[in-house]
Amino acid sequence: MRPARVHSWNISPDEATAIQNNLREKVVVSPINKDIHHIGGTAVTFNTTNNTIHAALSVLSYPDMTLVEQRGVSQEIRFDYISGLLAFREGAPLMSLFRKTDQDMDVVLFHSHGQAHPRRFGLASHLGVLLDVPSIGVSNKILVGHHEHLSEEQYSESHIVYDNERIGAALRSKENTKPIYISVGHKADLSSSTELIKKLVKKYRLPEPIRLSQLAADQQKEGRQVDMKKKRGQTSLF
DNA sequence: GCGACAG
DNA sequence: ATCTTGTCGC
Repeated sequence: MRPARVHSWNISPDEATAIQNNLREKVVVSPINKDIHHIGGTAVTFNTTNNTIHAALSVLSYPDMTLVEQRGVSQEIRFDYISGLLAFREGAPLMSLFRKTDQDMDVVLFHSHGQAHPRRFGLASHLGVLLDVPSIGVSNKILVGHHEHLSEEQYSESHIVYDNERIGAALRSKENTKPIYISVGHKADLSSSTELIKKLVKKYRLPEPIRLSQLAADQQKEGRQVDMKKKRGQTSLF
């Protein structure tokens, strides 16, 4: 997948913030219109002793949810973690993952926030704009904003409000389990994003494309080969 | 000043 | 994120 837009990741926090304020103007909020056949999901894990970041991409066919392709990559960490600037810590390895495949993806899920961000431009929006692909942010916890109390039943949900705006949704993906937080990345809207995520949650709290990538990222971290692609019923390893 | 703070 | 035992629940 060729990025539609690029910029350096080797910059200062101030420059990073400026880039966010510029690129946020490129975000498009609209229903995910086209038919969905393939869904991408990413995840990363770190090894602080190595100063290495490991990232993985999984592509599932939809709605059968079959794993079609998986990619892994490891890079040196070169940007300290700063709340609100996560995209600059994970952006480079994530972008290299997409460069490794020509697989078509109708929407990509990122383990992060999209518009539910202090400058309304979290990692999910950032990568969505650079790749020019519909994207959704799915996170374990809120970065900014608040929401009403959720009942314990599955699918109870409430909007995340920040600065008097609805920036995302808190969704109880599984009964009696901590909620997940969903927000628009790019070329999507909140209702269609939430409905899609519901369909991608199976036995676990997080949607399958992200969950499978977390497992793959762990394998990548342990030095195991992750790259694989299924073709005509066959599986190719690289 | 105090608390919050994606991964 | 990651460091970790026990423990509750299906």
